[in-house]
Amino acid sequence: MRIGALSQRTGVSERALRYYEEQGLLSPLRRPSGYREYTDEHVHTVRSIRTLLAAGLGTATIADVLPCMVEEGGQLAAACPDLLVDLARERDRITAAMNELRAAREMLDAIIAAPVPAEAARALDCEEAVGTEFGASPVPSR
Amino acid sequence: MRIGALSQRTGVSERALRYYEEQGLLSPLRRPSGYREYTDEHVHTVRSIRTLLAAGLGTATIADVLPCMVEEGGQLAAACPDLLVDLARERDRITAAMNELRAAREMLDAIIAAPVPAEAARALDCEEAVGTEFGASPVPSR
DNA sequence: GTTGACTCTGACATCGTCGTGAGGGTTTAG
DNA sequence: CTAAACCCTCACGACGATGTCAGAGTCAAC
Repeated sequence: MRIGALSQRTGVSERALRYYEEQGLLSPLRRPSGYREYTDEHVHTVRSIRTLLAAGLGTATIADVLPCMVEEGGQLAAACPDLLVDLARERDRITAAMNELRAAREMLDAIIAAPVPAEAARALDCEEAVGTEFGASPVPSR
Repeated sequence: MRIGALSQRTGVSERALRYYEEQGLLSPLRRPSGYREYTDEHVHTVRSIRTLLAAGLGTATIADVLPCMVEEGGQLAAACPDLLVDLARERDRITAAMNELRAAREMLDAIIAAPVPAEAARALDCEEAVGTEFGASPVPSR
């Protein structure tokens, strides 16, 4: 498939896909015309890339990680010790980030769930606020 | 206290502290000389700012949220409906981000924990990799 | 008063992940 | 064959939170 199709199937912009290639994360074949030709596997690869990017890994690290990923749920080989060290570090970073997110979410929850004192609402020139009880969807913070 | 002291006590750079003020997140008093004068409360405020920033909130949103935060564990007032909508949205975004982080971490864990096939290690010119079993500290996922 | 540490205000630089547009080929359906 | 839709390669811009530097006051201690 060509880049437009891959973009649609992954929800990732064409620009981003070209960027990933530029960074060595994707290596589609090229037609004589220069058009990129992707396979179904690239769809999975792109998904992995997005996940790792979202986790804060840089493209360089991802480039190191990707070759270790074979198949979907299939198994993958680890790599050089250096990479393992990096990965362990990333793992810890991610865990820390999750904790920060949790803290922030609790902070927001506290504010959202806080009873809106009528006076406070008035003091904040938000008369309509009182009784608008909607937010604070009690999603169990697990 | 002055900016240097606040910087030390919070671990946040002076540059960042000035930036927060520029964005309306902090309003220290000013000495006649122009020097900023912070209170102990600002220490807490800065911590809150960092937490929310780390969670991906923008300074503008944080500026809206901060006034709702009174005291440490004390209670806080909610605010305008608009803000509540924003906060709920942020909350969902944070939850989504946490899920992405979890997915990424599992991905990394799978790679880290993967048995290093001796052949793979050799194929990857990483002879030393075999037997380096360390990472993958089984931190209970939550 | 003098030194050294501290602070001030700009303003430009950085990082990574794209958005966007220009200028120009390629493919495909009619 | 032609138009529409697709794709190519530059290349500049943007964001957001900071780093960093310059030039210039201010504070504290001696």
